[in-house]
Amino acid sequence: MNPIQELKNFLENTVKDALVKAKDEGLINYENIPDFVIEVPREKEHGDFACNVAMLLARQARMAPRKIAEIIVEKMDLSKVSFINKVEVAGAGFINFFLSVEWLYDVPLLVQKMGERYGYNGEKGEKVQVEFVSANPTGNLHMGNARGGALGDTLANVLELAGYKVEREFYINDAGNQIEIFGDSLEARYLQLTGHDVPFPENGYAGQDVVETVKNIIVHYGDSLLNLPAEERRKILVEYALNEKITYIRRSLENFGIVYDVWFSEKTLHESGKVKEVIDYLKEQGYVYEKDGALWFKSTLFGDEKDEVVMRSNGLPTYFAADIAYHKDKFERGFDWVINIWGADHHGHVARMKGAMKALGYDPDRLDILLMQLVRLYRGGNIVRMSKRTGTTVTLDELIEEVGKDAARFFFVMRSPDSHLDFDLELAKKQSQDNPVYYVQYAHARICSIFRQAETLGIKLPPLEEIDPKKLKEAEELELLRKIADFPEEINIAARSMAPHRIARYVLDLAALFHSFYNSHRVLNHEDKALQDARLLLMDITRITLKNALTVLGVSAPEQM
RNA sequence: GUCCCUGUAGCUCAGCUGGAUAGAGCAACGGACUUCUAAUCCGUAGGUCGGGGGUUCGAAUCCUCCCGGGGACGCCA
Repeated sequence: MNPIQELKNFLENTVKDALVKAKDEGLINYENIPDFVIEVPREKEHGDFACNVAMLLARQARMAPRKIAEIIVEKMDLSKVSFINKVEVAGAGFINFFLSVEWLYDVPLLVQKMGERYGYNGEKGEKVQVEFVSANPTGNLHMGNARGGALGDTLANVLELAGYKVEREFYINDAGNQIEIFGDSLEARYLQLTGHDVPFPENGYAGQDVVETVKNIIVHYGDSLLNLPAEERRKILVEYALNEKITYIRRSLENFGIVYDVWFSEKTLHESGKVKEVIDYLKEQGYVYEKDGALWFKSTLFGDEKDEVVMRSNGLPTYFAADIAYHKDKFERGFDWVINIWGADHHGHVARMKGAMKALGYDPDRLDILLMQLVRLYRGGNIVRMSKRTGTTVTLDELIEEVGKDAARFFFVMRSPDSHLDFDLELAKKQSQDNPVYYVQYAHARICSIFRQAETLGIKLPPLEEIDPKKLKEAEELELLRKIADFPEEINIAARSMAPHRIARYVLDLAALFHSFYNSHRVLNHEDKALQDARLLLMDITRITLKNALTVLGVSAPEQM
């Protein structure tokens, strides 16, 4: 399922066997084999794969690296395989492997057999949860949420292909202080819109969207809520508004190609007593102490800069307390790996969250928090503040409207989460024709066009067993095959390092190789029918791989442009 | 002040756990369409990898100090 990894594994074992043999014969002296790599060299002259073990072993073995490399090469048993053309020692002591192109001719079979599953690495047997966006349900989705959504969903797709069992989760912050403020704002708007002269709370949600929500409430309830006790009225207002907001958020994210498995309510953690439970537990374990009437978690025990309040002096738990209970719940649900995507402004919470997990007896390494740097929004060179309260923010819906889902998702995922992202809407619109996403989609559409053209000529892609892939000998053809073969391993690396942007890079590279091939060789109308068939096959597996990679990114693969 | 991210070609950014001669797109310049979509391709030019020191056989990558940019430091979430 992953040809590159199979080759790497084979070469790694071959080198290890040679080392053991050399030791047995007293040629190289060492205690244990260091962690070496089989990697793809940058320079083609250095072969298809290179191994650095000789340099790493030099000190331990007290031998020159090149000498070690030569002994390894001599002791390597390659009699069972035919695809290795040459092995040489080069540079400081690299062992370079030169492969014949034979192995590439097995790639089409694999891709065709797996079809839309090509890229899948096989069941890893581990459950992973990705929690992302988790925007406050008191407002619209902004650019930061959009970036988090694109990143989280793509990462989840990558993990799935890498072989994990993945669940996507949205944590609904439907409790706490912000909900109180939200309630105050709704109350004020309701009273105002029913003809009462009341002031709007100073730090309330002043956005137009809150007004709209209250108008809907009035359509629904009229002014009947005025007769209710304030407490009860407030409850109805908040419940209605949250429901409306969450429905809206869910729909926006679906328009962005994101569908969650679980929507987890913070409120349920309070209602079920789980928040109190976890605080009590930490207290029993001596991780919580009282100071100034509040309860503090000793996060400094776990490398944090300062302790953190879990229970305020007014007796209410903090967001952090709920978050501890939430993450405990995640692990209790049996996830082997828990990934959160947070904005960089939350970086201060990482240490204490991991500390809390340790205090609860969970391995903090099973919790990964992927921090993404914030998005700054520009319009025509002027910065747009992303304040939820003023209502001047550009929403996810507006973004999709302006630049399109495909371009938006590709744009956000193209960059490493670590990079600060300046997003100028004017520029994005102006450059939408040059956007790299079109370059990739165009490659896919072009291939589809070849097949449409073939059909009108009465040409069909024959079954695989009637095609001889060895007809593919041109450099552009072989490079394309090689790139296609890389896809599963790219998925693997992207999953392991939580780097979904690698897939954006990959698909750009793949498209470039296709365009390059397309411009120098013809597929159809070739006098050599066997070559035409082989090229049709190459086009077919290129199309499959392009589409699979685009699907991972949440970008569509149009058949026509 | 402490902590996180960041500084690579004119601009926007890649560079997998340290590997051999640092890459791509845009912009610039010069070429390629009677032939499967020119939203494409080919070529040229463009670099003290912010700076100093260190570790290493080997550093854009790791450590340290300094300089610049962004962000966080609340009994908010």
